[in-house]
Amino acid sequence: MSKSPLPKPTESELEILQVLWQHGPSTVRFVNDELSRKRDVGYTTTLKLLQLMLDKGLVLRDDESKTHVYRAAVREEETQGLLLDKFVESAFGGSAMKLVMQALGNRRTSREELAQIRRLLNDIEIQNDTTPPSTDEAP
Amino acid sequence: MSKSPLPKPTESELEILQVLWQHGPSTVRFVNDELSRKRDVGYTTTLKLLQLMLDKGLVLRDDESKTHVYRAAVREEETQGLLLDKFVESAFGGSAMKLVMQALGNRRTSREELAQIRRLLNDIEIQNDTTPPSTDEAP
DNA sequence: TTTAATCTACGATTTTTTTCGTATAATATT
DNA sequence: AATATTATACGAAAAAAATCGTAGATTAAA
Repeated sequence: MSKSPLPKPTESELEILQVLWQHGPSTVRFVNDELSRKRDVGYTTTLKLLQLMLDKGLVLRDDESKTHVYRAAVREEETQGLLLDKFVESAFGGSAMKLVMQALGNRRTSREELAQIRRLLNDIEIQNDTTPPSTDEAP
Repeated sequence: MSKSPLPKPTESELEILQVLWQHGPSTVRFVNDELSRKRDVGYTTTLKLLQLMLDKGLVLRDDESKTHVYRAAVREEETQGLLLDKFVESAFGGSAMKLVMQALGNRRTSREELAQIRRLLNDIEIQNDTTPPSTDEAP
């Protein structure tokens, strides 16, 4: 039994994943058009990226029809979690708390969002009470 | 009046900044020893990095004595904020909320930390009530 | 004072990531 | 059918980041 050694997507690959997550399966053309809305990218650049991502297993493709259709092979939350871990580690010295405080403190957060977080906090506390402190380690 | 066009530190540079933030002004030797605790790095590699960072203005150095002493030229919170912005943008499509939810949801958070966040939320709400929706712009 | 140890400077290489040009095939247009 | 358009494949260059070796200077030790 081997867990997927999911490769961490690079900056550009992430941009592409964003597109695929948001719009679902897409052609190279579409992805490229989307990317082009933000910055300047050549068509073949996007194509190449997608091909590399295919090798890495970050995307899948349907090449039934002539124009291939790519779709994300990794789930959004999962990937974000992975990246978040790395980020917390490298930028915040491992303290997720610091990160959250920064994220909340340094930007405008709507009343609704705040409420949402409170709800989450409640859920977590309940969890904490129900499930005693566990030191998770492999057998 | 020009704000510092602070360059975004790279992954390795960040590691070094962590050391400097945590331990204060340090020699190359010390920084390298610290880095070596986690992974394998050559002395001259660290030296070179610090020199590059000096050029970029990420660190300052005191070369009074023979062995130079480097110190961070950028503040921790400031830099983290900068990186956070980029990260939220690239990994979470701009939604800081998603990030916070992930960060809180996907890891063990102590009661104390939760309380800390609640306190922060309160502060923010008070701010929100006191200061009506503002489009922040310079006068 | 010789020898050994420790530093900095710096060019150059390696690795990783991004970007692009060109060949070629398939499809659409005239 | 001939021509233009739009695709993919793929090598390879360009750019960015990280790593290292070596020379020469300075200090410490013997």
